[in-house]
Amino acid sequence: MRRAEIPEDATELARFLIGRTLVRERGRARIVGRIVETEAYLPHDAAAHSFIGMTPRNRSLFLEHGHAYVYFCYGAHFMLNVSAGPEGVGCGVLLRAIEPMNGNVRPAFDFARGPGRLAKAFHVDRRFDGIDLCATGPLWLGGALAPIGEIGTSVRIGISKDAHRPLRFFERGNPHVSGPRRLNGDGAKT
DNA sequence: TGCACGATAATCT
DNA sequence: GATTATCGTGCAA
Repeated sequence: MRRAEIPEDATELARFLIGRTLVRERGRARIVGRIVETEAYLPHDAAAHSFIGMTPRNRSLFLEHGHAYVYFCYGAHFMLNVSAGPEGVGCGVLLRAIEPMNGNVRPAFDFARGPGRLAKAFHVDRRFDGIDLCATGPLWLGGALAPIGEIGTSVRIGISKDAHRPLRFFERGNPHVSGPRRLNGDGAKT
């Protein structure tokens, strides 16, 4: 996907990425999946890592939109984000769940359900921090390969500050979406 | 230099 | 549903 095609605004980008694909080239192997759940982290958002200003850890969030921000959390998991906003503005989109699209084998339903499993399933670690997801390489964003269903919204998961804002987006009814059922039901607005 | 804690997930009951 | 494994980061001292 060309950078010019994707929204710069974090909230718009989070919504836009639902249904698009993430591709991981790994030698001869290729892992492809549809993004089905995202969360937006805005500039000046107390729940965002960029809130405290630019540091060595979060500097990738300040890159031009379409770059990867990968960080390590809870001593065990990597999280993959797509940076948003123009260069110098710290905001981004956390990729929370992906529906596997690899043809032949059918991976487990929870293959990439949840941000930690997602990074693991796509073999993403800190080495991918800062790479351009709009360029050809080991990890990149592709267009939608299938029709995109209705998009639901809810509050974000696992945060304590600014926890009420509806900045989580997901494809409604998709079993590969993570999170408690109450957030994914019909009550959630489109 | 120390230390509290986090945008979780596996493993229990 | 509760517990806990596990470690880098940021801030205080």
